[in-house]
Amino acid sequence: MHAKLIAYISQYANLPLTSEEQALIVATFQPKKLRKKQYFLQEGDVCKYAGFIVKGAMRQYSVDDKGAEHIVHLFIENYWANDRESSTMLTPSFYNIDAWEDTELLIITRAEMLDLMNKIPAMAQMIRLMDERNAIASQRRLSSTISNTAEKRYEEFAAHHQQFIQRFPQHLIASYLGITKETLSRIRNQGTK
Amino acid sequence: MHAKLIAYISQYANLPLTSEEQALIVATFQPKKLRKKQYFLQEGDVCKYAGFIVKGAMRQYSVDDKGAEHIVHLFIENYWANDRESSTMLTPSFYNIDAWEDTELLIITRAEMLDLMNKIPAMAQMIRLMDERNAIASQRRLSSTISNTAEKRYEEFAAHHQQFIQRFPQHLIASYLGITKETLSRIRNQGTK
DNA sequence: AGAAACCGTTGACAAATGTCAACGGTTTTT
DNA sequence: AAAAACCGTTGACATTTGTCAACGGTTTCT
Repeated sequence: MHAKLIAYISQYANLPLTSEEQALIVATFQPKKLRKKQYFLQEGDVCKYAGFIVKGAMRQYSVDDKGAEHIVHLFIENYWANDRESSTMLTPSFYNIDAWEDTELLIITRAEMLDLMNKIPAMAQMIRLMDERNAIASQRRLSSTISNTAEKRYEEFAAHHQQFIQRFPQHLIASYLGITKETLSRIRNQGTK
Repeated sequence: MHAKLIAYISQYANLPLTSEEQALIVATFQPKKLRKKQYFLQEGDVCKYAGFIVKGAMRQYSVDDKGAEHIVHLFIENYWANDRESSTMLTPSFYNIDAWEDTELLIITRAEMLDLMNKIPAMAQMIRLMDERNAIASQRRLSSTISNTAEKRYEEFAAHHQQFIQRFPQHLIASYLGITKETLSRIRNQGTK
């Protein structure tokens, strides 16, 4: 089960992992299974674990005053589920993270992660690159959100995130884009005319 | 002129800098002055420098098909002006960065920065924390943008970014929030009734 | 197998936001 | 000192998007 994680790290860091390093990784990351709809993190709790998704799909969302959900992230295989603000500041999270499909994770605490980053250069490098990629993706998403109409946002998203479109229902995609499911439905059924 | 940067690094990293380290920093960061409206980065160019703002105010924005500007970041003293995607991927930038006020910067290339991070632990630590802070801020802004009405977004922004409100004209704030200047004007003049 | 929940769609209408034009009061430039 | 550019505001109107309700076709649960 850890094979996928080890492949991910060594590929990302572009550094091979020694067998000692691999053993340490296997010993540190704990497997965890979540059934569909089960919580990984609930609003108000501190996010203690980051989870590497080996198999499955998850979502991160907030719930507003009126009970409406707002999807802030969607995760599939090879993504990391985590509320960074909560886990680094040790503050209660504003978000929920739950399993959209039955999911297999490898979880790790922040302290363990910092320890591994000290002991395994490839791990530190992988985290750096992941941060980099994340920063870039956030920037793009933000820019698209404030600059484009709903229709363009959807087109951009669909062009770059085909996997998500196939994997999650439309109403989650709509929420991720900051629009309602009805609006997305109308956008899609006009775009093809 | 470098004193402010050195204070920033040591405070951020919570580590003192040796005098050798300070000397290296002074030798590496180049001072640069920009007049109001002068470009730091133009769309289509690769972003070669990151700039620490010692004094002044800047903005980062894209320009759409219709010639409209969309503000993606506002910067003042102690902020870093940089297009991360362009400078790390070495791709032409989608953005412009220019001086809103006469500005004094300390600039550094990416290669120099990587070198300093290797040689000066406090520098590496500062960058890590800055990345952390950035990731958290991006997450919050994104979440607010997709979840809240224009009015709530403005209120949240005003509550946490008083300095920006005082420093930049309303039409830039509006663009930063993803709304038009007219809408922001109306929001402000109803909110107080 | 039957009931329930889920999902995408559509219609009618409401609310939020954008567009365009104009204005007066600044500030900046010449 | 005059001219130009900039800035915030307002009105009238257009467009986009949201809200609510209903429907039929799934899929899921029991």
